[in-house]
Amino acid sequence: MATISDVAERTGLSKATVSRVINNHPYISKEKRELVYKAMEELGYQPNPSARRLRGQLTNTIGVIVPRIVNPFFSYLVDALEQVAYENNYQVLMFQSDEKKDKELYFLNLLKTKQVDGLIMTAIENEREVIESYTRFGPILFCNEYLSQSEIPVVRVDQSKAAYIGTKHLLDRGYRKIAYCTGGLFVDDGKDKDRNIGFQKALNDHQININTAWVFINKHTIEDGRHVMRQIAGMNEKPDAIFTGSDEIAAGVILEAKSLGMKIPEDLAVMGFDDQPIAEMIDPALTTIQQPIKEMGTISVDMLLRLLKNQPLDQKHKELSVELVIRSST
Amino acid sequence: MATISDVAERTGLSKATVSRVINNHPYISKEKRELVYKAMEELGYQPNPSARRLRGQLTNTIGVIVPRIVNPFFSYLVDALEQVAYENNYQVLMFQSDEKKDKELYFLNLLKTKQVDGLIMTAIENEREVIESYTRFGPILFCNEYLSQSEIPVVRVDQSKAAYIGTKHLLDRGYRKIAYCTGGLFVDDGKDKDRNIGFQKALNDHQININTAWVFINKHTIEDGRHVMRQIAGMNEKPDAIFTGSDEIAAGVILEAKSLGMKIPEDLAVMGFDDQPIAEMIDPALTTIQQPIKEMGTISVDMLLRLLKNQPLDQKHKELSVELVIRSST
DNA sequence: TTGTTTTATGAAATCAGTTTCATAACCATC
DNA sequence: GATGGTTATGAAACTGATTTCATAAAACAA
Repeated sequence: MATISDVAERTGLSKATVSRVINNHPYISKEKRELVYKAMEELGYQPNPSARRLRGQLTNTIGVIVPRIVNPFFSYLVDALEQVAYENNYQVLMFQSDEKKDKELYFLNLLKTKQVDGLIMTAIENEREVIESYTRFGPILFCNEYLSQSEIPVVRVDQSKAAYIGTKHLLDRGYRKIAYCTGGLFVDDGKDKDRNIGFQKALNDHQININTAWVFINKHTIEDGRHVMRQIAGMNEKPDAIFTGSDEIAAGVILEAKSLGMKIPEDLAVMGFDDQPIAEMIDPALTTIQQPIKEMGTISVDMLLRLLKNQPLDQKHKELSVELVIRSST
Repeated sequence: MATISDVAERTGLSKATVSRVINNHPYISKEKRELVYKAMEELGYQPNPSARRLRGQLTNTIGVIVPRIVNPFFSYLVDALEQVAYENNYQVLMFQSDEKKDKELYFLNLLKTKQVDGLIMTAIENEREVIESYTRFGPILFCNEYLSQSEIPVVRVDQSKAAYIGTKHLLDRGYRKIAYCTGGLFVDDGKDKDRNIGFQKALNDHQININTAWVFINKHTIEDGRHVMRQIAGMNEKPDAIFTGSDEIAAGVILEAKSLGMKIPEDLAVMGFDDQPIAEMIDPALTTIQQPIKEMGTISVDMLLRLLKNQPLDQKHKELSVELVIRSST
């Protein structure tokens, strides 16, 4: 591997001058500049990122933490983030938290040890204070998930409205006994709380109380959905509709319902969330809430790059809108 | 950020001794060792990876390149790779090639500039010579995709057998007019060629010739599948079965067939590949070929770590077996 | 008691860049 | 002709670790 000294030697210049050429400093004669470019080309020289980082330079890497990449919502989100990052000459270091605090901490330390310039967090496991303590090492951005009391910038969709229009749709169709499925364990903050609020508001509009037996927490996967359906099947008083936290849960509910001989939506209307490819694929096709994933990714990277360049943000809290996609499951 | 000098100062020792403690060198008194640990703890000290890398140390990062992360096969593979890597104290730098040569080159350069210790390539865009020229910067491993003439180690499934048992299954069910769908553009090497061979062999066993009108190349997505189905629908002589390159293509075929009023498998038997979650989800459920993704990931990381530690490999070419999963689409 | 290992530690070099400080030539201004 | 700003470049310091070389004390052998 050629080093900057090799380039300096070949051109008869000093390392300092070569470095200036590389970094586009002013006051370099055109003549020397071209000499350096030529030598770099000939030697196949590429600056060593570790050495640059050591001098406090940027790494041109942003970290993205997701709960699980196999969840299509997040793989599409990472896809979008990576595309935009690449266009801006940034790499993405992807990391799964697996919903574990220690993995998230390991990840946050990448910022501390300057392995990434900034972080995009699409999941939050640790306490607010812990995460905020890392902001002194570099910019952090919440994407999708967030903490309401935090000063950390956020890009997210209006989850409360999303849940509201979803639930309202079920109510408009005449369903009154609505079950509710959420991903959160403790729904005391962030997107799950917002969804809760939207759901409650819609019910309140119709003077309906939530039946706590019909509330399922910490559900994420297809298997979780199947499990929920089995629980419902075993109930004396069954709901006539279910609002789920993701298309995957909804798909699980439908699959299990079918194997139990139930009809969707006649016996149970099912509402998804995300509008993943499976929403169209499953029979009956899922009514669901479409999230602007590509847009979230684009805006998130843009905002983070702004923070990295110390440019001002027009808003610290960017809220995107969602759309109801009506298909056959409701 | 605390540095090694801070730790040295606090303990009254030299940087050299502190470094020795960190790296478990011999000949350190228990007393000093504990002193250093205590100081590191108190200062929240963490070694700066850039500085370590600069001294030629390993980065504890492996790079993984995939064509597209939104393809569930690859998101499951990356998931597996990341899990195993994390258990071994390694991070994963994930990268999408988007099937573009220049993105792949950019990625290969991460190895050259020592940003990753080794690479796992699950897609190959550039010529053999190009990729092999990078092996002098660090170990490269092919996972899933590969080049037959190359010296680069490979972890893959027996694609030829996979296609053979899949096609044989169709033949056993009595289908004789079998269409074929592949991902490759030029099927002249690697996994697509192997599948080809397996497909041909199965047909040869029954003295059937391939109808080239029924061969579709460069197909990957659900949309591609729909497109294929539309093409088939427009044919005078239609196939009675189709062997596809992924469950997604198969799902697209089924969805489009249904919307065209065709019955699966009566009008067209559909064979998937991968056994993704959607295989179970779609109606009719897909007959498909299950790939041992988790195992591929585990073995790949193990092999790469061996290469990194200069340990010998028991085999340079690890081949895993696949299984036929029979459901209702055939 | 002397000589040789073994154990334990530190000073300084090293990795490959960037940045500070110094300097010199050139041009303009008073 | 002295002063001052702009342009252009290099020597050396610096980033934060690891490693080599040197050295001294302790342990062991002759």
